[in-house]
Amino acid sequence: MIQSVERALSLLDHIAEHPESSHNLAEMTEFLGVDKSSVFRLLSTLAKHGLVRQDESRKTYQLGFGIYSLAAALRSQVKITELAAPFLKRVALATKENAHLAVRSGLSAVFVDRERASKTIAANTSIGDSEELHCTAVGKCLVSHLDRAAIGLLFEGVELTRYTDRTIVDVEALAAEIAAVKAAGYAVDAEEYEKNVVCLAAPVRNFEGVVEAAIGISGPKERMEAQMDAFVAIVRDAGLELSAMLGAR
Amino acid sequence: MIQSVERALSLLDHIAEHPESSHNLAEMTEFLGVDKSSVFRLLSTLAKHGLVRQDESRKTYQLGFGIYSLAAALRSQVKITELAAPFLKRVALATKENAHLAVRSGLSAVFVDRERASKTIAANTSIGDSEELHCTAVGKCLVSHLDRAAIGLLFEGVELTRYTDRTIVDVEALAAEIAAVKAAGYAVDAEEYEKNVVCLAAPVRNFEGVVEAAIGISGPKERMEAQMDAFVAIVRDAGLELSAMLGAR
DNA sequence: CAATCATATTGCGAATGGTACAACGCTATT
DNA sequence: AATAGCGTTGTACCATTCGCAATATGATTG
Repeated sequence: MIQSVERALSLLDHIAEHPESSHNLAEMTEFLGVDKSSVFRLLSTLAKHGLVRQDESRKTYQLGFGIYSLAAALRSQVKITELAAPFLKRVALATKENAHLAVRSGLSAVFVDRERASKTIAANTSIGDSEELHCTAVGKCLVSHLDRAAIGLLFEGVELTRYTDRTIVDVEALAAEIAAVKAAGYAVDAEEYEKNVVCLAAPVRNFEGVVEAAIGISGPKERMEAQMDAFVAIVRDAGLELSAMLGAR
Repeated sequence: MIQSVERALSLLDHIAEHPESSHNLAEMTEFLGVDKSSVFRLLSTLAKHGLVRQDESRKTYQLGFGIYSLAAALRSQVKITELAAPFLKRVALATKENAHLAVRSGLSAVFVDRERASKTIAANTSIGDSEELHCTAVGKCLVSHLDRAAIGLLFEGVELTRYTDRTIVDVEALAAEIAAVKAAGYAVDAEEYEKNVVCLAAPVRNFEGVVEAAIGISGPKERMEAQMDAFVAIVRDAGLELSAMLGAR
């Protein structure tokens, strides 16, 4: 771990996570807790590579468009999205709900692709959005290949945020739920993150049995519950077929 | 400019720009020209923040999904109108016609910004106005990333209103026209909405290749047709440059 | 199955490069 | 005009990073 790189990336994350505050040099210095000259040089270096840009009046720093270039490169290099695209389309078409593909990044589920359904009222997630693992269907899928010990290690010392009265906030209960997901081959988020929103997801496993991604849908409680059985079949089949393409048995 | 940050970001750029070669530690070391232990630590730091990830077998490094999170944050922080403003000005100045920026909302193209040219006789659209997709240049641009099936779905059961004898009212013909727009990289509305008014527009694509907006001009038939070739170049270049800022390639 | 090779990872002393401090410049505000 | 608040640049010291070498891991060979 290289300290100055660590600091530079922290600055980047800080800007990304706090769109509300105006990020001038003083504010960034306050955040990092080192001298402003160091912060200035860190930001200059980031700016040189287009990851941040300073307002023309030099007063505030914002995220830079170089990020888009990286995102475009990432998109073209990652193969799982290409593989999954037809499945997403199929799921979205069959369920008439928005379908999405997520991968895990640390303790987050990051959405890497999505397919819109025609419905006007629908859950709206964008590529790049990330959600927590413990309260989402895709999140639970993404850790469903881990054993009890690994789950414990992953969530060790992590506070599971409560979002609704159904959110699982106890690691022990979460581990049990994940075991159930593993056995069933799919996961449900029944208003555990947002009231009136129900999600359904299935894991995508590679040849090693490791969950590489999760494919899921989400929508209003009534629509989802009314056809739950049919939807489970659709989503789980998509996950299984996609897994098969990655060599899973 | 801080050396280690500089090096870390160079590694990131290198991975992004060379999808073909397999980026193992040796290759990255060769590229940077410093000791492999340093490269290892730089990559580890990048990996900790999700900007790169190492293949499960630890052999190769790829771009990480944390990039998507940054891209999502950037997208939510940047308003397209701010970005587009200088381009609108440039286009209006170069063509001496009114320039406007439109985004799609359902089956409408909504004008979100405009730049007036000096001409007294000119098409007059205001911010907030909306026009139909099938009979306007910006409208055709805004759906030019969709494939034939999506076009069909979008206009399914929709009556395409005839405004002039040149208005395209057949979905089949419209789909062909949109395919032509996609290929050409710009769209023309030759009196398809209003007699004697010609419009010209180019799509603005993001890093996903999705058309987020359209930039266009409109004016009286004679002025527009007299300089059509030059105008096409001006508008299309503006669209391409703006797209590049959003990470399109 | 041992041996060898190729690769990634870790420990550690040396010195480079980053940091803090201070000085400077710029703009706005009184 | 003076002051204050910010960003930017110069510099010397010393913490951090670097390169070297040792170790670990895993693949390939005879």
